[in-house]
Amino acid sequence: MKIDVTNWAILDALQHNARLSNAEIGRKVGLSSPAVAERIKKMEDYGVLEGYTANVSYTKIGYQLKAMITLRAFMGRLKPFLIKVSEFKEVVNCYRITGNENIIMEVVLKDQIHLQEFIDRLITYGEVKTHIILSNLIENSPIIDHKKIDKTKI
Amino acid sequence: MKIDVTNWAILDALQHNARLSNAEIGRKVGLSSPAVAERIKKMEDYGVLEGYTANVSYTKIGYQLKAMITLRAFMGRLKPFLIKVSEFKEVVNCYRITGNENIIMEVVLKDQIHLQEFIDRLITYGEVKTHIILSNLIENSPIIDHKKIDKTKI
DNA sequence: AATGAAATATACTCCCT
DNA sequence: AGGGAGTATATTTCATT
Repeated sequence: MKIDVTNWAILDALQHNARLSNAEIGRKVGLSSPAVAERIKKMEDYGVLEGYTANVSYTKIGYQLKAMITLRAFMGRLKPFLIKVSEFKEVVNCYRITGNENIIMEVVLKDQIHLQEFIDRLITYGEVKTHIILSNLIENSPIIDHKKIDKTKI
Repeated sequence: MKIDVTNWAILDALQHNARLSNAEIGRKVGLSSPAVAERIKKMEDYGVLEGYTANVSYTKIGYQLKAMITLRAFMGRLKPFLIKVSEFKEVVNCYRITGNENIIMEVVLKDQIHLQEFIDRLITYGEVKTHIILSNLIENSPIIDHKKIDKTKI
């Protein structure tokens, strides 16, 4: 699918505020509201726009700790973990990765006791390494046009 | 701020589709549209709702590779990196972490050449470890009510 | 804190270009 | 692929409980 300058502008607007009305987006990009609706629908249909999510503050709802946890699965324990992980509600993101570890997870936790309990659940599946997140330098940075990326190179 | 059952239902709806109208959310949670608007505004003001983002497919817009990259900064090179990292448009998420490494980044890249170029930019700041992401097992899992989390423990 | 009603704004559908 | 018109729906404000 070809993403022209107008669609990049729409993607940019939606990545900054997904709850903008089509009319508001139209004003930003110089299009009528039906035209915006049509372009958004096409990008949804092509899978360019996968969905729209609200960013909820972890700390404001009682999760004081965030951690990146890696797992190096024991022999025969990766598959059981892959089945089980979807039940771990603390896991916000979970990726299969190359390298010494098989899995990396981004996890939200209420406190140290919660962290300890969570690690206890993991250690039956493999070797666990825990990295507490101290601060977020970049969070969900919007994706922009390729050409803009090229310009930032050295 | 107290988040009651109704607000949890609103947060759940918005995390699944942030572009739902207030009226549609109201139908889900059993509230009128002005009541929904008022509750959302309060949660925004208290910082519980931090924003609304569109999820754009990396692969569909030409980024074939995703990686988790860690950095163990050389002496005196962490600060320069922290200043520079916001210019790296490939970095979607970046965290300061505890442990042997100082930084972990989630990065999107066009191809292997792009990955190589990106690593070249990083190695002036410290020791780099690259983990290619093979698949996403859990992505941006919505945060739900504490009580629901407690039920999943064991 | 929620509802219902009135005014404004937006979305949706259809037709035209 | 986008604009414009008409209809349905949604948002916003305000009064009321």
